[in-house]
Order: sequence, then C-alpha cells, then structure tokens
Amino acid sequence: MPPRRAIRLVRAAASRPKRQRIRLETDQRRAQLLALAKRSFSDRAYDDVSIDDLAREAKISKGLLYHYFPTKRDLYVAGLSEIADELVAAISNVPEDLAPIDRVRRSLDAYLEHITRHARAFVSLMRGGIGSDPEVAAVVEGVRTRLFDKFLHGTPFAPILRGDARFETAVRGWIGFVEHASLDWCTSARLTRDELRDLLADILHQIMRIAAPSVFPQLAK
Amino acid sequence: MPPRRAIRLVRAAASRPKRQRIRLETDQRRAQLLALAKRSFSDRAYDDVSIDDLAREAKISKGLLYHYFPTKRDLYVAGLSEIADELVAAISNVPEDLAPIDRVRRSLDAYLEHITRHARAFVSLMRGGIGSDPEVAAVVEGVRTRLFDKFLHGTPFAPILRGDARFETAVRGWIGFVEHASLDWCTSARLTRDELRDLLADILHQIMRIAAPSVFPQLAK
DNA sequence: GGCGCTATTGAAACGTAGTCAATAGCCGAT
DNA sequence: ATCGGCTATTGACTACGTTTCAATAGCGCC
Repeated sequence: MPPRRAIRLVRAAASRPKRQRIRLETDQRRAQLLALAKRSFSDRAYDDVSIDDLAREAKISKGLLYHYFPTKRDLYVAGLSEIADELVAAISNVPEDLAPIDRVRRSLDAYLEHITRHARAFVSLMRGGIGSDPEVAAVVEGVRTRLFDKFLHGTPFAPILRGDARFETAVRGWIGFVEHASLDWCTSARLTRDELRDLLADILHQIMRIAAPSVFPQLAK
Repeated sequence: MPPRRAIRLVRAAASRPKRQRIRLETDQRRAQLLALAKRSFSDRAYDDVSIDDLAREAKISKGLLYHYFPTKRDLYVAGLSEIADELVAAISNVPEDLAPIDRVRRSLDAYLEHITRHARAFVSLMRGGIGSDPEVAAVVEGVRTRLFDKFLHGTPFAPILRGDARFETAVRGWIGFVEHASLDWCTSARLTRDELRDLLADILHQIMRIAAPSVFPQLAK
C-alpha cells in the first residue's frame, strides 16, 4: 500500500505528529533518569549537560524531568551519591578475619579495581563537578569519612586512637594521598596496579607509625 | 536653602540622573576588577556571583566588564591564577643554603602561614569552583607541579629520581596529603601549626625513604 | 463506557551570560 | 577656546538554559 507514507506525512503535517506518550511506573522512570544522569555527568561537565539534552535523550519532556527531580542540581547530586555509594560498597566485602595489614591491602585492591572499571565516574566524583556546592561537598566528604572507617575498621588501634587529632589528621591525609595518586594513575598509569597498591599500603603503615608512636613504641623513629 | 532638595529631586526625575562616568586607566580598571573578582569568588560560589552583581559592586556597566574580560570564566580564571601565584610565591623565598630537611620545614612554615592568612582564597582555589573546566584544572595542576618543584628543589636526589614513576607518584601523593590535611586544618585546627608542619615533614621524609630506597639504602625498611 | 488518578506535555516566565552600536570624557592640535 | 579623534564606557538587546504550571492523555476501576 504505497499511499500509506503519503497519508502519514499529510496527517503529520496537518494534525501535529503528537509523539505517543509512554507511561512508566514512577520507580522505573526515576531509575532510568538517574542512570542517564550518571552517564551524562560522567562524560561531560555539569554545565555542558543541559536539561534539554537529558530530556531529549530520555525521550521525555523537560517538564517530566522536573517532576522527578525538582532541580538540575538535585539530579546531579542524586547521581553523584549513587556513584559514591557504589565506590564505598566496592571495598565493603573484604573478609573480616584477615590481619589488619592484609585487610588494608585487600581493600586497596578492591578500591583500585573499582576505580579502573568506573574511571570516568570516579573522576567526576572526585573532581566534584560543582566544587563549592555544599551538598556536593557533603557527598565527597562522606566518601572520605566512610573510606577512613572502612580502611581502619577492625584494626586494634582504631578504637584506642579515635579522636586523637594527630592520628586522625595523618590517616585522613593518607586518604587524600590515595585520592590524588589514584586520580593521577587513572589518567596515566605509570605503575602496575599491584605496585601502586603496595606503595599505598606501605605508606599507610609508615604514616601510622609516625602518627601513633604510642601504639608502635618498638618502632619509634 | 531648603528648596535645594526639592529642585534636585525634580531635576533627577525629569532629565534622568545620568550617573557620571568615571574614566580610569586600563591597568587600574583591570586591577580593580581582578581584585573584586578574587574577593567575590572567594566568598561565594561561582554560580552565586553574577556579572550584574560584580558590575554593580564595581559601579560600572556589564558591558565594560566584558570589555576587560571576554567571559565570566576568564575573569574567574584570572583571579584564580593570581591566588595560585601568590601561594607559590609565598614559599619561594626560602634560603637556598639550608639543608634539604630544613628547606622543607621552612617551606611548610611559609605555606601554612600563607594559607592561614588567605584561608578563604586558598579553599576556593583548591576546591576548584568549576571542577571540570580544563583551564581551572590547569591552574590547580600548575600549583601542584610548582609546589612539587619548590619542595624538592635543591635536594640532592631530585635530579637522580626525576622521572622515576614510583618516586614521583609518592611525592605527588604527598602533595595531595598536604592539601587535604591543610584544608581540614583550615576549617578546624586541631593541631598547632608547628605540630602540623612537623607531621607533614616527617611524613615526607618517610615517604621518600619508602619510594626511593636506592637513595636511602641504609634505611631500607 | 464513563470517571478519577496521575504521568506527561508544551508553552510561557524568568534569570543570567554575552553583544553591539551609540555616547561621553579626555587630550592634543589649531 | 574649541574642534576632532581616540577610547573608556554605557545600556538596551539577544540568546539560551533553567524552572513553572495549567492543560492533557493514558490507564485502571466501577
């Protein structure tokens, strides 16, 4: 039926194409949009991702997007939080019964494994697309705090030293070290993953020796 | 002369207030705007500083602002670069003839001194108001590279180890450590400045021992 | 087959970055 | 003095992206 096409075109021009509406459950749609946001904000900078783009890619109207996320920033933060949670979760299934030093090494393995798999997302998380937004800062800070806890969880001296300013400064600083080194490493891997892991673990070890001599009296410098 | 006020009001209403134009030399105007930008972007987030605000504060029109800086981002980057230069300059006048370890300690002193004096600017520099902008990233990266050079300049092993991946990873990671620890410290100083300085210096020392055993064979772990 | 609920739309409001032709102050020449 | 040119400066205008909201269409239920 050759006329079909012609008729269609006429109808389209006359009575407006009228894109068919696809109805989704709230949860599904929300999940779809979140996934899209995570991808988009990992690939491009915050300002380079427009609501129009997102809506077009999701094949919905801008209005609907705003129905699910009251603000572009909210959408961004929601995506970032998920990325953050995934990262923390990635190092959370390290066996409990290992020696502290092995736990650290295993955690580092899991951490490095995860960030190589999700390099783009990790970079966009850490570089913090909107540096000065308090919510974004809170997400990043949350990652640090939780990593701090994970890496130290189960070590015998953690309870003793909790609250010790010198110790906490040192370990939190080490987290900064790890972030920095892994960001560098993501963009140009000049060490193997094992070499980096060993280096990071060794340095943590030394840092704890320096920052908590009371626990390592025999090693005092 | 009571009528004065009334006359003024009438004139103002009739023939438009016509704000008087103040002509400035290009350099002065530019300097004024840069200073204003540095202040504003340190106080508020990038998006919360509008060109209209800046123009109003500077008592000039938007158009003129765009005459000096082709883009809001350019203005921001220009301000950020100055802050960055000031930070690097701050640690640049450490005497050349000190022992390496003392140079590091003196540099750290200068660094900490500077960031306490310019805490807000330092924080906005490091948090990188626009995380994903390549120019902004370049400024921050430039600070790191230059700090790296400054801290190591004059040490005997620097030339030997330049290019050694393990060593560079470690020292660059230490820069991350320092940034992180000093950002924390800016917001809540739980150590004295001297304690922090000593901690940072000790850790650098240990890090170099670990990362460059060939230079410290006698200390190999 | 109508009714109500809600996911969805489209257009319009709004704010902010960026443009540009016109203007006003300054200075040197006449 | 004043004219003329140079350039710092203006302000109205455009463009574009976020956000709002009343209207609409799909779906299940009676």
